[in-house]
Amino acid sequence: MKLDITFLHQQFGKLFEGHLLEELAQVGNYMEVEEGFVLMRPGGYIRSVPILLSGSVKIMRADADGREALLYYLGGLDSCAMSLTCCIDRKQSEITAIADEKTRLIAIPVEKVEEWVCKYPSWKHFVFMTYQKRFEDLLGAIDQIAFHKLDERLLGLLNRKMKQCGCTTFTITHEELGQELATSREVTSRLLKQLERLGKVKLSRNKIELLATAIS
Amino acid sequence: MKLDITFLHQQFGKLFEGHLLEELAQVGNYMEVEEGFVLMRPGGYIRSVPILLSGSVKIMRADADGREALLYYLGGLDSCAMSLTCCIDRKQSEITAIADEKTRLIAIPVEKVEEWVCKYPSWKHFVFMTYQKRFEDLLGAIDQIAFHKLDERLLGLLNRKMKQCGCTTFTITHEELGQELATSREVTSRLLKQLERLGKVKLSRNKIELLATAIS
DNA sequence: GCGATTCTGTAACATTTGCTACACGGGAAA
DNA sequence: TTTCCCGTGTAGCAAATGTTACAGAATCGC
Repeated sequence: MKLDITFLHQQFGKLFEGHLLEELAQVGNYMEVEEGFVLMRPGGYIRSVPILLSGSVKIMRADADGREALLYYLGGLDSCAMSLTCCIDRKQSEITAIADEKTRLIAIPVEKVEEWVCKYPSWKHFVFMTYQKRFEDLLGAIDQIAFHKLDERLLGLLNRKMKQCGCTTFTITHEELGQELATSREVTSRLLKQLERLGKVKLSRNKIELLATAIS
Repeated sequence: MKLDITFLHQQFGKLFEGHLLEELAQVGNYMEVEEGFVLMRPGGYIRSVPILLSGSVKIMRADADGREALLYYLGGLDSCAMSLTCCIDRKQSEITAIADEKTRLIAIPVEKVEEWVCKYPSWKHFVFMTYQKRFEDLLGAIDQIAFHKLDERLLGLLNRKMKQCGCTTFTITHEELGQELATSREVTSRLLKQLERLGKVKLSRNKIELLATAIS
């Protein structure tokens, strides 16, 4: 699909200036990916920087043994700073990026990112803002992992999911949740059951409902 | 002390172009701080971005209850991305920065950082490199906390300290080490004793020596 | 329907980490 | 010297998390 300038204006009108939108239309590559689509794997080379139009993408960190931990979500008009940092010397990715739902995005060739920083003040601002947000996200992830127990982290994770998707019911397995928390399925099940007994969630197969008492 | 252009050329000759060095000399503020000096506290406003000339600075994250965790060290000609991100809208610091030894640095007013990005390609490159390095550091911190047990993290921390200061003996208390690992003094003592029994370290009051078998 | 697969629940136990309490020793201060 | 504070060692128990093992329930493919 070719990028339409009117469409871009709807999306980015307030964020980006006109000339930048024109260039975006020229070089940007519109994509739609389904839930579960793997946008990036550790070791993969980064050729383009994504800007999300809708949907959400979860960014995970994997260790050598295949264990994983959720770092943060991308949503709204977010971009990924990890890919920004890779623009300089075409480094390999150190993270995994997976679409958490059906997601629409624009992919921008890496060489444009640096070029536009000086050409368009609005782009420079966008890049700096992106870095700042991602740093905050990473610090938040560290806070969770370093300072909170698993049950709190689990509740926190469900709350973040709620904010991300705007709904209180998630289609997800305990296994998957365990991965995002970097723990085992059994531990996750145990804690979820505990939360259910406390009236904070309602469990069924492939589904978790966050109840009002658990929302913060 | 006034900044001397010859001095700057010695330090940054290969990194920065001539005109940038001149501006650096004009607006940069040379500082020397002793070990333990607190460069930044959470909530503090960031008015300048530091570039280290020598020494090292440790960057810590504190939670609401006063617990802390080490994020990473600055050394060499490093700068702090946390302060870079704050340039846009004068945000408050979210981290603590403490000189880990006697440290010399140049403080650059935040308003110059963004201005120079477009003016000097070498500065743009420096800023992007800084972001990239700090991201890697934060990811490393997350790896440690999320995927490793305390004994491994302790050994890892001692190894990093060794690389940072270039020596194998550290003047540090168990209490302080515990803080950096976000755990208690007792646990740290226990693990250190365990490492001593394994012949990996040698302990004495206020002092820890990392033995050859523990260096990785 | 029926077997296979996936997801969940749970017990039992091991390991890791946190916390409390106290003893000891070195060295600084009086 | 004596006193006192700080840093360390360590026991003992509590809590949190990891691991193994297995059973039953839901769903899918045939």
